[in-house]
Amino acid sequence: MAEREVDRSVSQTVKAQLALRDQILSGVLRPGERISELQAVETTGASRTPVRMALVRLEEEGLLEAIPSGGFMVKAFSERDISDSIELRGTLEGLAARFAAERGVSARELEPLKECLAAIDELLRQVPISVDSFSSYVTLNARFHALLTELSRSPPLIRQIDRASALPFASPSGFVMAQSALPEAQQILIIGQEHHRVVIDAIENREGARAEAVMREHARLAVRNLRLALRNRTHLDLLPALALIKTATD
Amino acid sequence: MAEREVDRSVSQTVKAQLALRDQILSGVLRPGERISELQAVETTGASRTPVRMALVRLEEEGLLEAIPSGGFMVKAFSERDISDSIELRGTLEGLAARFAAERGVSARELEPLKECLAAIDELLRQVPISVDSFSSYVTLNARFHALLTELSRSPPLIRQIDRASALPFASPSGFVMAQSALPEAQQILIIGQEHHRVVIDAIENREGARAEAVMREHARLAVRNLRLALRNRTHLDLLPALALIKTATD
DNA sequence: TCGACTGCTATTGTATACATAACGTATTCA
DNA sequence: TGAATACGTTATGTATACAATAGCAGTCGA
Repeated sequence: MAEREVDRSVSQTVKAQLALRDQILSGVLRPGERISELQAVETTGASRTPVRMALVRLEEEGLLEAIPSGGFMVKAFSERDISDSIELRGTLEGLAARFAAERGVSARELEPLKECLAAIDELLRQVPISVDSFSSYVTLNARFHALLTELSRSPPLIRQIDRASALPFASPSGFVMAQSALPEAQQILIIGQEHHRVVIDAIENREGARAEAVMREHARLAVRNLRLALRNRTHLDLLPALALIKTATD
Repeated sequence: MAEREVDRSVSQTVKAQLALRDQILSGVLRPGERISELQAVETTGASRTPVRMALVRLEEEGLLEAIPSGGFMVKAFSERDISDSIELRGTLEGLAARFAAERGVSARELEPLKECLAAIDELLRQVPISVDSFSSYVTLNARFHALLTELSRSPPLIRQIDRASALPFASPSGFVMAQSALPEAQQILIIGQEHHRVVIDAIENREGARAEAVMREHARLAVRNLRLALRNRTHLDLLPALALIKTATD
C-alpha cells in the first residue's frame, strides 16, 4: 500500500467529508450506488474512523442514505424532490424575512444587503451578461440570501435554512445556475433582483407579510424555471441537480 | 473496570445515542456542559467509536454543539429559540398541509386522520380530563401530526419536519405537555382540536391556503401558551423545554 | 507580585486490529 | 435441472492502542 500522506492543516474527518461530497456532486459516485468504506478510505486518504464520521455527517446532510443491512448509498432524488426542496427553502426564507421585518432591523444592518443589491444591479446592466459577471452574480446572490437569513436573528431558523441549502440544487447558487440554462436567463435574473428589492423594502417598512410573500414567490419562480431548465437540457454541466436525479425508471 | 455487558439486540451506536439523549433531556447533563467521551463511554457501556458516532448524530440533531477546540457540549436554548422552533415547525407543517390539499388526498388516505380526530373528540368529552386520558391525548396528537405530515407525500419536507421535531419542546408531544401546565389547559386542547378539524376539512376541499393558514395558527397558539406556561411554572416536570433552557445570565 | 514560559496531564483525533454478519458461490441432493 | 444449504469471502460494526494537541499548573525571572 502507498504511504499515507497526512495533511495536518485540516482534520481528516473534514477532508474526507469534502472529498466524498465532491465525488457525489461531481457524479463520480452515481445515485443509488453503494459507498464502500474501503474504497472511500483509498480515495480520500483518511483512515476508516474519520471516513465513517464523514459518512454519518453526509447522511445527516441528506446526500447519503443508510442501508438497513449496513453501510450507505448515494441518495437519489426525483424531480419533484428537487422542486419541493426549493419551495421548502423559499418557505423558510420567507419566515426569515418575516422575522426580520417584524423584529425590526437597523439601517446599519441593512447596509450590506443594499450594497449587495447595488452590485447585482451593476452586473445586470450588461446585456448580454458575460460569463465572468454571471459567476459574480452567483456569488453575490448567495451572499444576499445568506445575509437575509441572518437578519432573522433566529439561530434555529438559520440552522434549518442552512440544512435545507445543503442539497446543491436547493442552494441559491444551485438554482441560479440551473436557470442560466434557459434562453430567457437574463430576464429571470432581473425579476429575481426585483424580488430582492421588494423584500428589503418590506423589511425596512416592517411589513412582515409582504416580506414573506415575496420570498415565497421568489422560490416558486425558481421552481418553475428549474422545471423548464430540466426540459430543455441545454447546459447540462450547469445543472448541479443532475448528478443526483434518479436515473431509475421507478 | 466492570465487565462490558454487550447487548446485541440493538447496535452500540443506537444504544449510545439513546442513552446520551436521555441524559440530556432528563437534565443529567446540564446545558452548556461539556460532554466527556470517556465519561460517556462509562455511562453508556459502548466503546469510544460508537459513542463518537452517537455524538455526531446528536450534534446534527441539534442537541449538542461542537466545541471548536474539540469535543461537544450540551446546547443551551433561549426562550426565543424555543418559540422560534415551534413557529418553524408550524410553518413546515403548514406547507405539508398545503401540499396535501393541492396535490389531492383520497378518502382512504384521510381515514386514519379522521379516526384520530374522533378518538381525541372522545377524550375531550371528559371534563376535567383524567391524567390517563391526557397521556392518550399526547400520543394521539403526535400521531395526528405525523399522519398529516405524511399526507404531503414530499420526502424532503417530511425529513425536514422530523428534524424540526427532534428538539423535545418543538415536538407535538412536547408543546402539548407544556400547555398542560396552564389552568385553561382543557380549553386550549379544545381549540387545538378545532384546528385539526379545520385542516382536514381544508384538505378535503383542496383549499391549500386555508390548510396552511390553520396549521400556522395552530403553532402560534402553541407559542403563546408555551410563553404563558413558562411564566407560571406550575408543572415543571411536564415541561420538556426546561432541561435545555439557558440558565446563564447571558 | 505579576507575568511568561515550560512541562505535564488529560482528552480528543486517528489508525488499525478484531469480531460479526451478510452475501455470493459452489456443491449436493431431490 | 433446480433448489437449498453450507462454506468462504468481504464488508461493516466495535474495540482499543497510539498520536497529538490543548489546557493547566508550577516555577522562574523581572
